[in-house]
Amino acid sequence: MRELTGRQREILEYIISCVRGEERFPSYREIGRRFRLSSSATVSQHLEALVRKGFLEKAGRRLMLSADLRPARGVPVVGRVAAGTPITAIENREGYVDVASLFGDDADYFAVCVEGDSMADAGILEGDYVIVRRQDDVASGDTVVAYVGDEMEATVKVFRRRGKTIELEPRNDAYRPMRFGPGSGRVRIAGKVVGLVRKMR
Amino acid sequence: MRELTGRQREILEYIISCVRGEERFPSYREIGRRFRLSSSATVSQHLEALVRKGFLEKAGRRLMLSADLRPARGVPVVGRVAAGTPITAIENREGYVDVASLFGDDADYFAVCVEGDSMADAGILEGDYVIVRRQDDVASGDTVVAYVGDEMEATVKVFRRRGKTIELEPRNDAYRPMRFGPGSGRVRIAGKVVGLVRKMR
DNA sequence: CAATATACCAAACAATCGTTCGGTAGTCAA
DNA sequence: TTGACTACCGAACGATTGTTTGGTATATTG
Repeated sequence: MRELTGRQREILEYIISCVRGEERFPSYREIGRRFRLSSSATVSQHLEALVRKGFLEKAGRRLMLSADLRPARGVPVVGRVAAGTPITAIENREGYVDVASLFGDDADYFAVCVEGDSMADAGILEGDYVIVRRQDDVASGDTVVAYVGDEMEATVKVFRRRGKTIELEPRNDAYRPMRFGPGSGRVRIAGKVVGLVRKMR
Repeated sequence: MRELTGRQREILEYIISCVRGEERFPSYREIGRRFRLSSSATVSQHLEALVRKGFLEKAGRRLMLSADLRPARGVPVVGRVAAGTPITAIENREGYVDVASLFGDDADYFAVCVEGDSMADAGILEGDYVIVRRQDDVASGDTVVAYVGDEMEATVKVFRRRGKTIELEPRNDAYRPMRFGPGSGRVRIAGKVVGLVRKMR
């Protein structure tokens, strides 16, 4: 993928903002209006260059952003930084971080806010949102969300199967594992923890 | 908002799937082809009904999905679980976790993939994506992304100002803080860490 | 120097766009 | 029976689309 000229970068940036904002590709004349280009031929030329360099793709007559520029709507991931060029330059983008594209927006996923610090050693802190995939059968060693006790309170723990009993193991030396014998029925596995989102201030 | 007929629902569903998949509104003829309607006038009639009933909106000649139909990305956050009701029931939803809505999809935010475990005690692990807000001046104690050394390598550290020198402090006892005197010029603050996204398998 | 690339223009092209008009046919309630 | 609504048709409309042709000007490079 070759380098972009200044003008090409401007135009590409405008297209990306359009696709993000209005969820559609701007027309040639629209782009021309934005940059005071009275001829759509000029725009055509610029877009041709962007296709040639791999930033745009053509499906019939229709243009699209290339896959790695396509907004999963989220935050751009930047990679290594060439000295001098701005960090957020398009050339450095490796993709997007986004909960929906990372995990899927099916009904099979949901999030729970973490209470307590019993999983601190696994990098799961109080206030974090844990992304959970619904499933009943989890493997020993999986981090899971379980509902325990009469109150069916939600907890994040590591799941362990020890013969006929199961164990919910914290990741913090200050806490003890919970054990559930057969038929105690006080535990229900909600799903497996597949991700985490944290907001800091 | 009135009820939909069967045909109208079919067409609306097709439009929604188009907007989700290809991220653009299908043309009248395209819709016609899908449902074996040889006249674009028929499609026009159906879409008119969908606008009248509030499912589509018109901006000039252009049609859009109405706001509440627009693909809600993200994963639902579920709260406390009343015994018996399914966890993912709509009634339990407290909102959505989504990078874009949590942090904003401006150009002011970007993400970097974390290398190394120097911030493990702060719950920032190798492979995590750190969400960064661009800013030059950060406060002492902020977690920041900085580019250091001749290679301008990216690091996540806690920023400390000690008189005329600044310190980049790890959160792992196995590592030592980096110190930068005045004018050493080997460090550039990229921005403040405001969030984190982790994908586990 | 010639060659190549960028960056624009005006004008015209066929294709496609959304829209409109007039007409057919079936269903359902007043 | 008469409207009103749904569900379609073919044909044509003016507007907009992406594209092409042929041209000017500037900058960079071997």
